[in-house]
Amino acid sequence: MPELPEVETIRLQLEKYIVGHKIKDVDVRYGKNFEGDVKNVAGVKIIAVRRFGKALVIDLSNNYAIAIHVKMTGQLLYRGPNLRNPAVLSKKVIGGLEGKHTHIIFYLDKNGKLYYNDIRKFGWIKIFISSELKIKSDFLRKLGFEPVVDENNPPKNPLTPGKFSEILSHTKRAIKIVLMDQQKIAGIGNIYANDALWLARINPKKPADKLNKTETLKLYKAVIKVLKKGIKYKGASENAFVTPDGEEGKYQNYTLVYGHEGEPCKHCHKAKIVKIFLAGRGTYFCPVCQR
DNA sequence: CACTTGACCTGTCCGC
DNA sequence: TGCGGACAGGTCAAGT
Repeated sequence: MPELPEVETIRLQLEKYIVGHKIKDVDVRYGKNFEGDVKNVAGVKIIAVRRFGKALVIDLSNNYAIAIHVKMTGQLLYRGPNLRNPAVLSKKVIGGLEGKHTHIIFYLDKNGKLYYNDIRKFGWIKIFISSELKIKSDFLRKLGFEPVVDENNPPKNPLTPGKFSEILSHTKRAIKIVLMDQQKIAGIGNIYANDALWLARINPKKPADKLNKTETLKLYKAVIKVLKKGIKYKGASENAFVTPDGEEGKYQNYTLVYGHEGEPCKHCHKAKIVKIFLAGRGTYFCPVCQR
């Protein structure tokens, strides 16, 4: 669900809504997936919101940082000043803003609030000293290269065509599994992996080291393209994803193969999209175009 | 090392 | 209408 485009959508809105504001207090209602001392973030100003793969980092003025991973069903919701349309709240916010799935509430200055809801409770929120983010967080430390989705604001470790090619050449694993390996490439999940492979006309089961130069470059471009398209449509709300302003993304209406089992392929218009399970994950592809 | 399966959780949907 | 079971995907840990 939340993959790079969804998390980037969250980041862009949080940047607009909460940067420059102070955290007054934090209410931890369900603490299992919360780590850290609230005292280190109370009364402190938010200076930036960054994204690393599918994780978010909220930087604070006292050199602490809040790292967040929403996993499958985590939702970050903002209410307060500057909200575009305060009346709008998607039905996908199950239980509402302060319901039984609301586990953490950040109270901000000027009566702003940032809610963390999570139906399945897979997500986590952890407080770190900024300089120790990549030391203390296994997830952040091991994260792979970042696909470049904003040329104006490139990551420090960009996924270049050369890096991409190198990653693929070193493994026989199915290409789709490699695309989704966060320790190799950061941010790609099931929806965008399926769509990128279809766009590049490559079979998801093909061993990564068997892709030739042309296929590799084609896939590289397809990956960047679907991720950018996902950001453009503010992510996919097929399941639980909503944006901080409480609205749904639209990418679910523009998926290429994901969720299109039994429908005609949009390339050849003849074959029907097939669904298989690859490493336990729903995998969609065209058996004719993606050999 | 590669790869698979199960665990973490709960809501939704489908078939009986 | 209710009930059981499959399914949804992100990551980690354990097992083969």
